[in-house]
Amino acid sequence: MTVRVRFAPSPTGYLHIGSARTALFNWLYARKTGGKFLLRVEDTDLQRSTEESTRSILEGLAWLGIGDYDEEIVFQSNNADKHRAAALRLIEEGKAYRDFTPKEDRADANVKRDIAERARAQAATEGADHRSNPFRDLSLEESNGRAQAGEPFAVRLKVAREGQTHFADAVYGEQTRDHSEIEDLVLLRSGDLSPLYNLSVVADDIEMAVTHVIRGQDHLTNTHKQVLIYEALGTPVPTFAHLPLILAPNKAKLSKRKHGEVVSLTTYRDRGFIPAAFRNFLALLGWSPGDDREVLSLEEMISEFSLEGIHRSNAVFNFSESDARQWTDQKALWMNAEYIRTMPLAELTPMVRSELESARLWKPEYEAEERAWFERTLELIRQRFYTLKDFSGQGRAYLSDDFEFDPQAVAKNLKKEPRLRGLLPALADALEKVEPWTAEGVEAALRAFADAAGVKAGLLINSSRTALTGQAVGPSMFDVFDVIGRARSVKRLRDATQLV
RNA sequence: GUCCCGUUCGUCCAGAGGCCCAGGACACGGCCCUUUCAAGGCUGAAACACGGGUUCGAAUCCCGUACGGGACGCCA
Repeated sequence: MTVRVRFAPSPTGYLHIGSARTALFNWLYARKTGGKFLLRVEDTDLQRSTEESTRSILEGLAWLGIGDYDEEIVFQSNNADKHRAAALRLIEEGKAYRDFTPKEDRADANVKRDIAERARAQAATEGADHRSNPFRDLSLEESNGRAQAGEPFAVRLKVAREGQTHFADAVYGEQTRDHSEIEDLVLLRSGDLSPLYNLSVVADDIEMAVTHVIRGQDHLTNTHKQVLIYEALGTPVPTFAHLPLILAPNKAKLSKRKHGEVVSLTTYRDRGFIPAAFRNFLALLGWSPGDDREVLSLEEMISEFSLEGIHRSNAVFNFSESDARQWTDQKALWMNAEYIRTMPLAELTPMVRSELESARLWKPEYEAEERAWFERTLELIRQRFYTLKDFSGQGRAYLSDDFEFDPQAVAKNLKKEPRLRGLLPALADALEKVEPWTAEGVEAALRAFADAAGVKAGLLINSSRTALTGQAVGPSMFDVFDVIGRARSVKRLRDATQLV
């Protein structure tokens, strides 16, 4: 039997990194097993679902490199009629019943608290059970009659009084739940008879012939309800594999409302992440290949991936809301830097190009006559960059004459030594005559100049760095001279005199 | 409240009875390299939640406690 998995987001906002990880694990499992990776948009909540959100989710998947789903996208809202028909059929079969209890409106804001309170209250009531609905045992004739008379009703699944449901979770193991713990869940809303989540998921998974349901652990206990629906529908249940949750540093569920943009996948794209790096980081949250490897290629991830390698304990996504340098998990940042400095330059270049384009630093020559120079420059500067943004930020002085001087660098490397006012132009004169203009040639000339002037080479090296790049830190200075070139180097040395 | 799940360095992971006085990575400290900052090399500090069992032997198995998380909706 070929494996068929699906990623089923509800389009009510951007793609959450937890959802992105769920998608990734589904994708990896499909690719690993030679199965199909399907996509289903769960847009049954018409109030909150937007096309914009659907688009952003698709973009996010594509960005991560897992947008190659194998069949047409299924929009759950298109299947509402089928889901309704299935529920109505269950009434005929005596597996579900009409509940004529008037609908009670719930304020969305405090639902979670209300539910807990209601559960407490019910537990306190003597002899109360989930099977006490007065309409549960109404005869089919009477039920049909009242429905035909136009009385509004919801449809509930008739859960057996005795017994329990079982399923073997591929991650969490054997799961058992007493029927007494499960209420007669609503399948169809009263009024418009629109299908509810649990019914829709099961019906669609059946229709899409999904064999493995891989999703967040927040669905673990509700899975029993779904198992009951599968049984009522007379269909074998798929394999379930629940994933541990990704928590915020305070161990609460990572949420959009409380934690902001750090949970949005698009943030990482917008802040200069390499898709492969972020994907690599995400894969290691809740899963590991079983050894000490940290950097894994996509091929390695696919070949090593297994449901057995998934953990049971939640992972904390570590970041700080008060420290800008730790705006996201440090390991994600490190992973990104690792990719930036080690990935094939040919793969990095297009990403740098689009970053430079949006910063108006890109020149067509970089792909034509200046291509060799451009690549040499990227090779040099990428060694200490963390995100793509650094190419237009710290990398600016290499690509444009319009760059800023870091005041601290100026204070430390230029203002401290008044003699530089004379030394810098003199060094510029000396360098003007260097042949050939290479890192070695410049180094020899600069050291000779320092000796002759009776100053340490370090003084000239550090002041040159600031004069040429505006910064106090950077690559080996002789490589910087090389890449910035004779004309610009000489000019910047002379111009820097004003800053001394 | 009820049910379910979990608990190895600050964080992410390795560990499936002796290889572990617990290993790797990020972050942090030191040293080396060095013109700076990184990278790299070496190195330091840093954890098996607690209590009982089982066993010749437990981070690993069992029980309990504590703590954390999740679910319980005519949301998805």
